[in-house]
Amino acid sequence: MERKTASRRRGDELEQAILDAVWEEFQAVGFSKLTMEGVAKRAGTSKPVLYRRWSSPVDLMIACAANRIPKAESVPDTGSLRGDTIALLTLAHERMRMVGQTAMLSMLAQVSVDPEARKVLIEGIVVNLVKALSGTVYTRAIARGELAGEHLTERLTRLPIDLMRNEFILFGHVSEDAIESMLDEVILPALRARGAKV
Amino acid sequence: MERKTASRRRGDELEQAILDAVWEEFQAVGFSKLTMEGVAKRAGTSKPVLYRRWSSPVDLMIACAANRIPKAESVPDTGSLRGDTIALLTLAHERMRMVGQTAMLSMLAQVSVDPEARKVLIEGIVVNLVKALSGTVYTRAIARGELAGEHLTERLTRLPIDLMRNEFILFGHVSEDAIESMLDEVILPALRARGAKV
DNA sequence: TCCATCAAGATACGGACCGTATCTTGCGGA
DNA sequence: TCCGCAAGATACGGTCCGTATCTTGATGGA
Repeated sequence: MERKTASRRRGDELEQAILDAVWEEFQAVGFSKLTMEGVAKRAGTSKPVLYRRWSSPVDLMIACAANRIPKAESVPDTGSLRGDTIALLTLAHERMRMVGQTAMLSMLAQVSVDPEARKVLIEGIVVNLVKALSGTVYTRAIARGELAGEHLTERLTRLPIDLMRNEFILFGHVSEDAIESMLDEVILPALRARGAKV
Repeated sequence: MERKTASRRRGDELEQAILDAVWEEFQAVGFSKLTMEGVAKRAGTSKPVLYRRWSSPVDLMIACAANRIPKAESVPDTGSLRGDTIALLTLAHERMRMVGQTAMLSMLAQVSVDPEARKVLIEGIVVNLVKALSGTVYTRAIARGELAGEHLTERLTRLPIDLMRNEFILFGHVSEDAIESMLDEVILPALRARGAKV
């Protein structure tokens, strides 16, 4: 409620202001204490305005996350599949840390009882992340001749981010060592078995 | 409150009755509507009795899950590493379905803000599951000569259940095809790279 | 320029559940 | 037999939910 006499916001301007407020509130009080009332207050608006758009704090958080995720981002080209995959895992890790373990789990928990929200989250974020990140890395490796494209399955494409997500969800952090073990003990052997020359 | 005139329960008897009630309530209303009040009512007791032992519905659910998980269970010996691993994944899947996607995610979310509960859940359930199930399978495979024990890392031991958990958490169900792709595209290649003869 | 419309924003409400304090009552041990 | 202790009942203030109602400001069309 900072805007006593300021002008009344509408449409996208309002919506963006609310989603920004969600993020601030999330950073300030954490996900478990993220309430509609708190967000409304911080955004200088009221609950009904929020409820006209989203149906719960988790819904709000999902929209906020979708809003903040960079639309497209690329993994740096390090010259090799191994280097690129490390970069891929590191980037994915950063993305996850931005959201945080608790928020990620809460969003997933919510989504598990709401097929509609599931589409938004899973397809809108998870799948996109995989496509944008893993996609680049593998396309490049195929161009280099390190990888035979026709043997790349969906499972293998998802694998790096799946392993990272699992680790992050369980422990809340992922060490350098963990990344290396995923890479050298699982990902690369699995790729080699499908014809990767690395 | 069915026990109007029945005798007053104490100690372990009471505790077990409460944990049973948690499970019934969970089955009846789902995890998101599992409240202390509801459980107390169903168990024929009252909130303070619950709060003397557990601090929240999630805490209750974690205790209930730990209570219901069979202490030791074994993977059937199918004669081969591949068959055993399928059995392992299937069994892990059944365990997860018993708890359910939502409850599992909610428990993990809770644990992520409570280091004390984390110990109970992660070490008491996750790690035990890995040790009990994967342990058996790998020990057997080593005895058969299919696997070189000294090359087995912690990551590889965890791998099957990690993959299964990730799949279950994302989609809430795991198909036969999914199990096979985990096995043939990831797990077995990773094991072969460490000297498995399969 | 003025007005009709519509959403923003304020306020209030019943309800669910939380977490705790207080009290009584039955059980079990000494 | 009686004492101590925990079970169980009840009540309370508090927070947040989700909605209904009302006022007010912005916008677009005549």
